[in-house]
Amino acid sequence: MKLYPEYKGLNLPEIDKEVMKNWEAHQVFEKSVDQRPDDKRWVFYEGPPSANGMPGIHHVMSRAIKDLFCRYHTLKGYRVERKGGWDTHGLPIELSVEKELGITKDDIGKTISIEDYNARCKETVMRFKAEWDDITRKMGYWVDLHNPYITYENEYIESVWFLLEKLHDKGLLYKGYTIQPYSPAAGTGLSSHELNMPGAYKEVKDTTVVALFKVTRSENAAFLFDSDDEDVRIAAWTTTPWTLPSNTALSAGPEINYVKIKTTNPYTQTPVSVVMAKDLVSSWFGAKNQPAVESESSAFKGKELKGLRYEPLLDFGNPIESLLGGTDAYVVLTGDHVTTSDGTGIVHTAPSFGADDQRVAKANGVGTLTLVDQSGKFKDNVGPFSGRFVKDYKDEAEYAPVDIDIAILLKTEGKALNVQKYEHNYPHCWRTDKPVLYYPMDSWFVKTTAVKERMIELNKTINWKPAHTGEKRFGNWLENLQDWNLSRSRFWGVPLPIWRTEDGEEERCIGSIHELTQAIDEANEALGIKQYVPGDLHRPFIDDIVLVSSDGRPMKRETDLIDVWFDSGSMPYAQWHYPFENADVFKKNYPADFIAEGVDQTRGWFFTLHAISTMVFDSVAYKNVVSNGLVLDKNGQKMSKRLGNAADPFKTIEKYGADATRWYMLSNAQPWDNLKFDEEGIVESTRKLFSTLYNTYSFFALYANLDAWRAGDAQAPKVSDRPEIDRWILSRLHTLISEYRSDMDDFDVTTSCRRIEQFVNDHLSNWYVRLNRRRFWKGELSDDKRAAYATLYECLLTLSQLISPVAPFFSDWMFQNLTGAEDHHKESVHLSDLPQPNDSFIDKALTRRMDYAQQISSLILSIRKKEKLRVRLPLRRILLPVLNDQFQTDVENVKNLILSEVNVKDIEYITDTTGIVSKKAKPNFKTLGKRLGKHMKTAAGLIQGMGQEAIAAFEKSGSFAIEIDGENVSLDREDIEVISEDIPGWQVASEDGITVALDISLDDALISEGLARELVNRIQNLRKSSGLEVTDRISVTVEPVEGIEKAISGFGDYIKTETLADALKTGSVSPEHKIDWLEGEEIGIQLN
RNA sequence: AGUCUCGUAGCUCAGUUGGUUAGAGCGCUACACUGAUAAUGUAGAGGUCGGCAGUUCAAAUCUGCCCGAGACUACCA
Repeated sequence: MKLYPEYKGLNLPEIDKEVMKNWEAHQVFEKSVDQRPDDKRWVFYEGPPSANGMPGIHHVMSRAIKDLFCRYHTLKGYRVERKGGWDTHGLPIELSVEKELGITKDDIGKTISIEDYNARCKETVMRFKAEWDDITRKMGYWVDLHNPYITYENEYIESVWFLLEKLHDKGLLYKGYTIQPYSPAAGTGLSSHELNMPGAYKEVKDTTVVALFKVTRSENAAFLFDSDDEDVRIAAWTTTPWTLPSNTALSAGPEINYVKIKTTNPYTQTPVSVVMAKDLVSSWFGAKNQPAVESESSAFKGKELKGLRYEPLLDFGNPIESLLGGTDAYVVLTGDHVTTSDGTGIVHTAPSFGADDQRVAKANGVGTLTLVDQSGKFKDNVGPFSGRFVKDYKDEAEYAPVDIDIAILLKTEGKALNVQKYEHNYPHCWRTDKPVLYYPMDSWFVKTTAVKERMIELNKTINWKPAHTGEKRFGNWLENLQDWNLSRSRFWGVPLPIWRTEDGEEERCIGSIHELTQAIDEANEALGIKQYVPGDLHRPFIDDIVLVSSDGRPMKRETDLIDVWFDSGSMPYAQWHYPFENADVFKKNYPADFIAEGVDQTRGWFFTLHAISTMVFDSVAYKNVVSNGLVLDKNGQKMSKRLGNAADPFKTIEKYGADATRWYMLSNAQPWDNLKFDEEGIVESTRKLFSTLYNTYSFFALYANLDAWRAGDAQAPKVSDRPEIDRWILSRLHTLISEYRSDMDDFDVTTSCRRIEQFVNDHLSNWYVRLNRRRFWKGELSDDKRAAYATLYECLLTLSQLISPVAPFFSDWMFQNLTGAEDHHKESVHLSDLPQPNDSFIDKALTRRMDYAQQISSLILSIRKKEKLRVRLPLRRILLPVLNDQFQTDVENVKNLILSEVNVKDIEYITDTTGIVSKKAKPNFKTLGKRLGKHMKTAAGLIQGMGQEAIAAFEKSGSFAIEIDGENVSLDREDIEVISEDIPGWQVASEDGITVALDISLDDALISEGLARELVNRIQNLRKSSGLEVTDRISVTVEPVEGIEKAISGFGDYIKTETLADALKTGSVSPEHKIDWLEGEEIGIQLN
């Protein structure tokens, strides 16, 4: 039986399936968690995905990141539990249900009951759960899907209520009347998170109007009037003409300079005087198609305009609505929000439809007009515009923009100075794509501003990857924090557990089912009704519950739901149903050591976790956070179903395997940079890493099986007794382990991956294995061979561990192959312990020596190439100028490697190089630059111009004097580097200060040996092509072309040993056995 | 509009505290090597380090402005 399985080829997708079977059969994931101690935890929080859409390739990216750091810490011995979760509430689900049922928000509660509607939502939300579970398995993401937290479950909701009650108790929950972004099409207010969804702000072309507000004569307005009948008007620009009927004030900047322009109204051709900011006059006057400035008054400050009265612009006889008691209207105010960057320096103020407007109106006792209803239509008291949608909210076939009709009316009445189209950014509802209105709404808020400073402070203790996302992006967001608008006027979500009396005087926040039960009992008794705690805490059941106030009045629930982001931000507590159950479990798992999501979650989940944790527990919720960038297509375009450039994660994994996909995604670029996803890159990862490792393993397995060599071989020499090259690769390996650990501890997986690739390709495969091949296949199981096996085995086994976080399948496959024959083998690499670097194996001098060997070999090969001397042709000697003793000692240690690599007989050192080697002097800019400053250039010229004698003298004395600006400067050894450049009369190559020469003279012996090697090569090729086993013995007949007789007589034994030939003779060979020989000739070789 | 990140070879990316011939891999061309080979070696082509100015003896690296990309923030009417 073979100790190490051998394979016909590498098939990564097949390996995935095999390994997955093993994991499931032996419950490897569960064991990998359970075998680690309870008191050494590394806590991970899973950001819950929503299963109402298909998983995309970007999910593979973010989940690969989560998975790999969890696996890495598991390997390090931590207990890393990963409780899965599902995000189940929210507007996207409601909207998709509305769409399927062909209903709108208005129909809910009318044509369909809330109960049926919510039942439908609950059904829809897990629609793609099977696909999600499937991709989770196939990509190798280890997460506990058997006991996930689900945000719609009563237990989860109860925990959320607990948190809300805490906030309520701390006075951090309040009801306010504010101007909120509102989507008439979706029928709901939008949170700032939603407004910040990608693509919410769109470039739109709107009709803009500079409206003219007629100033009423009064004592303090007198300075504006040159005569009694002068028509003085204040110009205000707006991009939302539909708000003009609701205008109740104008705002000016107190310190801005204004002027009055006499001109002619361009639409009515009547004389008019226009007031606007001085700096903006040129924007509206004087150019082509603009009215001319007939005269300009001297400038006056905005504060002089304060308190002036004007006539309503469009008066439909509506009474002014009170705002905090204020009912004043049609008055000029001043405010700092007014600027002169565009418009006229006067802001049209409609307090119902703008946050700034409302603020300044409130402060000045000005009332408001709300002439638009919640469906986005004018109310029926707006004259000719009554009942019309202010924007095209219903996709009406013949929608006529009301803005244009308002503009026309203003033009004809002489109330417009300018009407034009204007392109600007305006927020849109992220689901309906319709423009948002700013609308006065009753809302519940979380007073996050009250804990702003603490949140900033705590944020500084969080380790963000990359750092700037935390410091800048998240930090700036916290600096400008607004209160969190918590209310959602929807149906499918966590109900706000607040009951109020009708007048709002008394309110009660319920924090648990137990508390609700008591409150219901009280109410039942006081009000003489019969009601029970509903079995489902959702609407509509909870809506029916009536509680009782302290003075015996009924209290009804506030009908709002809460923002779904509060749901997911509650997961550290609610996933355990804390504090009602699992208080101990919660304590052990809070806060998290690690979370990871896309950078788009900065203001989403990252924020809500942080906010709730700060407010309720005065702690961070997570200590380390990795935020990854977007996954774009290979041209850097955003992936979208519409463009058809979205990569299908199922197909990708099916074709290339999960490991190559994961490895590519993480090694190609830092995860926080955007990834330009290109399948070619996966192919490259497969070739560079997985194929190479596979080949290296296959090589090992082939010979280890032949020799029946077992891992743990007690007779293998100690590392310190192994050959130089074994100690070298082990030194490299342990350096790699050490660097790997520090990179991974710093969450820098990309650097880790790249280091591993370099080790596998450059050091292990292309140097160690290549140079050591014959040690593995030649002769009996000697000590040297044992050393080679043990060394290569350790490299492969360690690599299987190092790559296992990123490539969980292939690594396990290789690990199983390597350890399957061991008596106490582990069921998986994921149950093993990550090795510690052994410092005694790390030898810097050895690394340096090997670098010399590689460099010298490379130089010799380039000379051979230039001289057209095949490597099989042995050459006599290498000449190597030695500039210091250390160099010679180093090279001497690796001499045999060099000689066999380049097929040369000997190295000769030239120690007294004077007169033989021509040299060059190089200035050391680093040391000299600081000392010489601006004389550096002159000095550099002098040093580079040093002749051979000057260099020789410098080498002897160690100092070189130059004269700069009449001053003598003495340079020493550290200032000038001497390198060898050429050896006149020899074939040389030189690089980085090392020069080598090659003796290319030949004699008969060398030529014969070269031919013998050629012959070995041809015979080996024939063996392989004729399908002989590596152990089969043969006899050979060779056609005696020129030189062959001599080669066989001189090197017959060598040829026979190399090719496992019992007999070797010359003789005639039939034509079908002819093969290519040197320089276009042919030779006949026959094997028997 | 503001803030942040970024711009290096055809492509994907490295490039330490500024130091003088700017690197790697892929791809391309040619020639080799190969009893692990969808691998490898050697050589070649390919760069005004986004642009302009400045600081400095010295700038891919530091500063300013501009151009371009992306993300975030924003109802400045």
